[in-house]
Amino acid sequence: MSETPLNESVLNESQEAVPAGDVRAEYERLVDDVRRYRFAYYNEDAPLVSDAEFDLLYRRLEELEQLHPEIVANDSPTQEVGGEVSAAFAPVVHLSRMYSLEDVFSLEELEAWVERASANAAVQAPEKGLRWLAEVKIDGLAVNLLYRDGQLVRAATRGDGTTGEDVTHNVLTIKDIPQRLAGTGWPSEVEIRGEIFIASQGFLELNEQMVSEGRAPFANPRNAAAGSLRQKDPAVTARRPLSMFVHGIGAREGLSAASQSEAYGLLRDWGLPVSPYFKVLDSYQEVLDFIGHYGQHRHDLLHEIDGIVVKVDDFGLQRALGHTSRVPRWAVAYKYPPEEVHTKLLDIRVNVGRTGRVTPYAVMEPVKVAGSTVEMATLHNQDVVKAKGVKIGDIVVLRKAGDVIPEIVGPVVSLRDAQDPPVRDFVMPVLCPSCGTPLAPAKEGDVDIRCPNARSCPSQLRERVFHLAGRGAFDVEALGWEAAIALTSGPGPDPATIGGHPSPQGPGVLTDESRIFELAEDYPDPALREALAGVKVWREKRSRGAGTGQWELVPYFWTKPTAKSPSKPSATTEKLFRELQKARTQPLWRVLVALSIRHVGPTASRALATAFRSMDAIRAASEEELAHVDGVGPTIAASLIEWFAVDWHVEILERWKEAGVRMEDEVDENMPRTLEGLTVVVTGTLPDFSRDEAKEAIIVRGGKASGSVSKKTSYVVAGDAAGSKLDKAVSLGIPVLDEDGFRLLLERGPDAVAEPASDGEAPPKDVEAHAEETETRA
DNA sequence: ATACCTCGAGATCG
DNA sequence: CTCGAGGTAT
Repeated sequence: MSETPLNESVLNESQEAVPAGDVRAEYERLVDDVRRYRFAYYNEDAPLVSDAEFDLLYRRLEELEQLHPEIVANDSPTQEVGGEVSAAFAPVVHLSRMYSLEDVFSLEELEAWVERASANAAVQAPEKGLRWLAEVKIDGLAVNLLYRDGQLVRAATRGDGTTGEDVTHNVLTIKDIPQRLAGTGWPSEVEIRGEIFIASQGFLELNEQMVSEGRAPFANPRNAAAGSLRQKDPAVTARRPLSMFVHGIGAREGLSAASQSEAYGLLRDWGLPVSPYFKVLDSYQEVLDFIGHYGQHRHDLLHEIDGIVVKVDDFGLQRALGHTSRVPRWAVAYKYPPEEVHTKLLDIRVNVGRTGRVTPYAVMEPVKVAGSTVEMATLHNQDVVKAKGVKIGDIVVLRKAGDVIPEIVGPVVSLRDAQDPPVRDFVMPVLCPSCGTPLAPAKEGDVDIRCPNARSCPSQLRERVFHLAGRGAFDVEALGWEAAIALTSGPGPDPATIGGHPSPQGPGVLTDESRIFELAEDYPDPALREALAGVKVWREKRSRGAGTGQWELVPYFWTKPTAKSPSKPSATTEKLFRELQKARTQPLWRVLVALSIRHVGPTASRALATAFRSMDAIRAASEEELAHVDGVGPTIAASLIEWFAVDWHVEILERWKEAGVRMEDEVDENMPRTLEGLTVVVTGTLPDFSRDEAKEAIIVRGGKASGSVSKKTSYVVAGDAAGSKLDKAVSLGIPVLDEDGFRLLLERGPDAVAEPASDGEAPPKDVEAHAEETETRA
């Protein structure tokens, strides 16, 4: 079991103070062991240790937690009841980011991608021959396995690539996945990425079983696998035929493999399941053959696939090619042509979005396509409707582009004349369907038509409230679509009188988003609270399970009063209050995203937050200063200026601030200000820092992160695929650091690396190497 | 855009 | 037990 004899460590701890690091290490080991043994005991009916041994470990864990309350993890096994793992679905930050893949939808696009990658590779490392690794793209869900000292300690979903959900309790039931790595040579800490899926055969059997149990069958293997992984009770998951193939490695240290294919060999040696469907290829023609082959046999494999992944095999080249903010430059996903079906276009309706844009969307006869039943598809704008040439009543061709979003390809014109009633043209409305304001393009010549009534158009307000609560903004759980409606509109007329569909109308409790945080628990405004208690929605009365056609008004946020208890905030509402309170300390970039400023999404918001650190600073900045920020161009700058010029927008900020929303990113007081007075430019791709993270790291340590190299630049940090900025640094004699040098600079300041440029000392060793590369390229 | 899981709340039933 | 709402997956 553990290398430290248990009794001895108990003695040590009770008698003398132990250095903090040792305690933490022991604590983490204990937590891992207890969790594992307990899991084996409860969920697999196969105890790994005797009860007495387990007891001893557990008591030691409790003792440690009592002696050092500060180290108690909130997912500690002592916080759990019985075999239930309370860490289930808890957020998990991946050690290294999980990127997605760039998709290409045709062989022409693939060829263009391959040519670009080849050219880049030739520039980066001309001495290396280019080999490809092609593999099938499994239609499942991505997971990240963390092995520490060979032991599976955590499994997480992909999430947004940075933070996923803890699904360890379910992943531990999957037979394909070893709980302990076999063989030797694995890094002490390594993240293994792969795809979890249900094999085609297993899916058929599972659905037969579901049906025989009188339960609805799953729509497709992918959803069945996703649902299985989201089970709370791992015993249910254990009965689902889940499999996995691994296809990548995240955070690692000291891995001996030099290529993707070599890594697959290692992974297999460690007992991890590697797909049988991959091949190392020497030419583009072979890649085409591979694609052709699996196109022919895509339904004969063990599992469903949705394309082919092509990777540069060599790890050195992968590193040299680097990645964009979203995807690696050394891999691509080719998607097979999507299945196309026919269905009837019943209607084209319009929706008014959070920025006022009016978007037409198609309502169709429900039809199965690519594993789900589709009845709606966006049509983007007037011009797209015209370009596709569809008319209401047409039979249309429908497919799922990129596997997710349904797309209308066009009408089946030959069937048009046979339609009854006859087809008719779609006409874009002239007045806002939500508030009646005349619609117009924001600027002359814009394709998009907008509703100019931004503040009080019910549709725009509802969409903004929904958006600001979303995962990409304030992340307020318990405030979803329905709650957004309930907050921003009245109940509308009795649905029974208008065809049986609720149609919320009229003003709601919120007339704009400025007072949303005043709903929070510690902000008692009797008037607002009363208004909230009075919010009602229509609900259909039902008896014996069936609808009655009769409707009643029921409170939405408060419970229905009964004889026993008066109306009070529902559990969900209490949660909403707590969530709102919590949301007030979100980082600045999320506040920016929440404001629904046109063109200001997560990327621009992060850039702005990193550059300015506070809302006041952003507001005070000139258009030119804003446009100067890396990642913020003239369009975004103009949009920001325009937004801040509107009184009720500024009032939102003032009210939020008053309600306790933190409008600036805190500077960590404990962070050593190692970079005080230095200007650092980061160029190229660093293996373990995104561009934003690198900037962030510089700024929190008192440095200035600049986008361009000049005489004033103290250091240039050059990653892979660094370009002209590196050349300029070399020509100006500015010290150039690689990632290791950068880390050293962050930790210990300029003395640890070399003198900054102005001192004209000998440059660090790295510079020579990079300078050579630079010349090779030029 | 849809499928599927979890949870709370109210209906249903012994 | 059933339903609606919210959240996450692709």
